[in-house]
Amino acid sequence: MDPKSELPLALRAAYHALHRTSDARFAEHGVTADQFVLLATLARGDALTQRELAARMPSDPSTVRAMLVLLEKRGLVERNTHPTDNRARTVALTKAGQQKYQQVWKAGQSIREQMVSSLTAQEARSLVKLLRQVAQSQADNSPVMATASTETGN
Amino acid sequence: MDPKSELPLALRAAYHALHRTSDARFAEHGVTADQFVLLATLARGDALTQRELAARMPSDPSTVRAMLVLLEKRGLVERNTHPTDNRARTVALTKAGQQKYQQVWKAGQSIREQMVSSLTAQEARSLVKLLRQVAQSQADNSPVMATASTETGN
DNA sequence: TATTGTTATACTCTATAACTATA
DNA sequence: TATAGTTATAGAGTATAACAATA
Repeated sequence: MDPKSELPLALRAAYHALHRTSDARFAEHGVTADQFVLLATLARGDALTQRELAARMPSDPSTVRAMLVLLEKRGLVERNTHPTDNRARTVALTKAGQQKYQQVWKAGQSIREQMVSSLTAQEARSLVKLLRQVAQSQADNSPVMATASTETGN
Repeated sequence: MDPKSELPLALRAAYHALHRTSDARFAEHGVTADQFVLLATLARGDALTQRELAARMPSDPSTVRAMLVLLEKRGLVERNTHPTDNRARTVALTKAGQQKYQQVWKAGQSIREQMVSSLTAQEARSLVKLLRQVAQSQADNSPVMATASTETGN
């Protein structure tokens, strides 16, 4: 009845449904849905540092590091010294990583098709926009940033 | 640009943002965001079996069982024999579980407020509807149900 | 001093498969 | 035969805190 109460659960249910079908589909390629997101993030922006990668996924730097260790062992990802900042390391897909990414992207094609097939073109565009607004609202909330003007009665 | 490509990542980003702010907010109450979903599911439907609970969350029965073991240890949940089916066990909140649920529900109030504050009332309603369509589309995909009419070129 | 990344550590969630007991 | 739940097991993701090296 009340969108305010239902939105969080609806968001969770939709994401979990996507996550599970993706994991199932990607399993035969040996990558998880989250690993695919990491690969996809690397595929679109090159030579990111680990922190940049974490920020874009989005995820936690130490979580990303754990994932990178796994992917590096399997030769899908490589980490090199940063050209100008010796603290940092750049992360990039290896040749094998690029191939794997394209493979899994194709494997996920029908999942994405199925997803938008339940929507009109306009609904799909609208949904993406609304999801971004929601994500942004949480990002504004998440940092230390005390409860400023967000106090509510009830 | 292309909603079909962006929708999965936008959905993930929005959910993760919500999940992280929720975990952070609920931490002082000693429950995770996922545990809260379980408590909330029990709070609205009484005397569910474990399978019903898993189906509604939604989640995997064995995942739910692991969560129940944790929550039972802490006295928030109790499992009893099913009145008519001796295989099954009914799950319900204890008194302490009900209190905890209400506590955490209140703690999450401002998160939910913040979430809908980024949307008009109509957008919020629309978003819930679209998320359900998306979740449904994945549910149709998820079971064994081979690739029937979902084949696509590209 | 602040920042990047590493290390150590711990816990939750997730899921499969083999199994027991009951329907 | 099918279903509800348990057990054992494994791995992935998540995150915090202390630390080293560099900016």
